[in-house]
Amino acid sequence: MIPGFPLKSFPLNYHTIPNLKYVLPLGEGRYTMKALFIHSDFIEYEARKKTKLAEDISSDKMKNRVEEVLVVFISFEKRDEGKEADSAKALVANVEEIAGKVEVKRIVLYPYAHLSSSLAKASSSITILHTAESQLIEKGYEVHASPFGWYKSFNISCKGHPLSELSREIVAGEEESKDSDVSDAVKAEEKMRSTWFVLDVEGNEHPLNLDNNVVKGYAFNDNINLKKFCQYEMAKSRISKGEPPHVDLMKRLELVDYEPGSDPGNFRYYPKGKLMKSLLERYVTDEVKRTGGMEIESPIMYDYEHPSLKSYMNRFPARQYTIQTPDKKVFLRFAACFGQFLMMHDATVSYRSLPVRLFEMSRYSFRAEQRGELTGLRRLRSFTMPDCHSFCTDFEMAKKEAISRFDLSWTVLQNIGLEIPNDLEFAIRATKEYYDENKEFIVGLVKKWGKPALVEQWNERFFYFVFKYEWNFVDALDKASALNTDQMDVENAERYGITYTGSDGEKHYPIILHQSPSGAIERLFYALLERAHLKSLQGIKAQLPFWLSPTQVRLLPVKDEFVEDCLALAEKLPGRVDVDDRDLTVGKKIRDAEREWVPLIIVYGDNEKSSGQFQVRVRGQDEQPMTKDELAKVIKEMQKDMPFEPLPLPMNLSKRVIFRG
RNA sequence: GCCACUGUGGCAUAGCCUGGUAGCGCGGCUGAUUCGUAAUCAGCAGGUCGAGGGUUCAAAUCCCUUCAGUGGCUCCA
Repeated sequence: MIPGFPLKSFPLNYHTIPNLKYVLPLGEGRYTMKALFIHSDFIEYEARKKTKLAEDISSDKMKNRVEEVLVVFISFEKRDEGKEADSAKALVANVEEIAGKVEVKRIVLYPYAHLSSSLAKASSSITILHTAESQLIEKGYEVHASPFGWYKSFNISCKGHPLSELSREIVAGEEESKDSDVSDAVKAEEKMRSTWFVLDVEGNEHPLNLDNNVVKGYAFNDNINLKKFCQYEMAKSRISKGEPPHVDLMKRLELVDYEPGSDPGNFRYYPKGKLMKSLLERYVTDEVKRTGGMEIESPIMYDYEHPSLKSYMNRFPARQYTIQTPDKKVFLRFAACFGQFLMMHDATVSYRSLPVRLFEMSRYSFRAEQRGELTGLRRLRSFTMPDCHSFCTDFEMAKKEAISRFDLSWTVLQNIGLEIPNDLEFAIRATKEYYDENKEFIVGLVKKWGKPALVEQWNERFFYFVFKYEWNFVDALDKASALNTDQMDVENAERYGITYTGSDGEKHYPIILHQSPSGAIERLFYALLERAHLKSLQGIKAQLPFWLSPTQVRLLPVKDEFVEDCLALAEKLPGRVDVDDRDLTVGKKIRDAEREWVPLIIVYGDNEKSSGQFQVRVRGQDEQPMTKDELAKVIKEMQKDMPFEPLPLPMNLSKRVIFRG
């Protein structure tokens, strides 16, 4: 046992220790060494006895004590042999990075064979050690290398703060040996240039530029939201206006809430919120299936070491939840692509079956978004994403698919309660090459949309797609969030080995469309609530679509003696009907029902009982007289043929739990 | 992840600057009230002041750490 050395393993947590790119899963044929970094109050060591491999050292280096120091225990591995220069360089880079973080200028390099079971030759190791030593000295560090190949005694004190203990596998020759698509992606990103313009319905392009951080180049006039959207996308300028209104609404209406007992960005749904979520999920699922989507289900976690996934992950690292299973380290899916692609990889597909449309309501998908990016329901770490992939023979088929999915989204979002296209702004992003070759198609989409769109054109392809579009909701704080989106993927068929057999008998890679017809379900809550808030600013009563309202009809008995009648009536009426049987004045009951945005409110007393006529408060309209049958008819009309679920709470208000004050 | 701000009964908040017994409203419970279209009256209960540590005779209050939320930056496959 090592004196003063804690006996424990050194697990790495990708989320608490950022940017540990060197510990991402390593492929075969990489050159690594193992290193253990300890930020110490002091270390003292003394060489006691030579081994066969011992280097000759002067007597003054036999014994040493160093304080306020970063100690690097290191073992060089077989795989480092022949890569001495690169290994030393990689070691220096790691030491510098960690020394910078813990703010020390004093380093002890401590050769420590026990970290590895496949050690490099002594000569090779000594070369790396002293090359790194002299490089660090050149960079201005005070460096002590403990004697190589000696039995040594040592005492060390570890500071114990989060970064004081780190272990790493260090990759030598990093730049050269990284997967080529990683460096391609990085290079492409550096070279990526965006050109922005507004494309109007006649197909005219209006180039945009930033003048003093204000978007210029198009007369926006009535298109206030398009202007805000362009400003948001191009200038990234944001003015603080406080907390987004939907956050207060989601709590006050007892729909959704933060869950401090989980990880940030993971929410709880109260019965009313869960009802709405179920209805939305069901509706989107039904519509996709109605238009030929085949619903499937796939796992939520995936193996880092799976060949297809590995190359994808290397391209987009470090935004996943990582989980240790009993056997391996896996990541949680951040989209349903993985499951669907792996399924299609194994499928036998003829061109005759294309387009193939797979669909999954991925509950959940996970993204470990940065803390500062999480806001209410707009951006989460776990979310429910309707994810459709269409596998197409070629670009022509992909375009036709994109158009039919465009129409589907229109219907879906309209029925969910948004006004299309007025509530949303259209963004199109494409490579210049794709745009130029498919301008007719793109202008056709804008014509269908009926309003001008923002276009972002890339000088070359950076992402896996050549074309995508989004419908963006602009909220009360002038922030934009994408709902429906569709992407034309030219890269992943090859990566995942997805092929179909063409009429020529040969294997071909399909073009893959990625679409979410509605955007994340949570984001629909956000859009509906923000929209209601925006309407209320214009003097229009905030409300939810009838089919999503947790309570659709509320009966208010004037006295206790009418409660029985109301309960009986509630059972007979269609829709979600409840009864406010609490011992309160009518005024108070009305007020509470209005604050809950109940669409139909009915006071029930002697008059109603004797006449059979109800005075119905229709939200957003005047009171209307109706008979019971007329009321039932109105409820059915308002419900249309949207999905229905019964009341998720006791019918008597007096029996309900209050989840929030 | 970085910077700033915030955290007090279920909810919403006063007190914090300038340390000295934690206050109000809503909601809940009990009782009265049986009421006609946006808050009926009275009483009662409920708080280790987000958590942990420190300074002090004494901490909701000052300091440090941490968790959570919001805003900004970065980010958004």
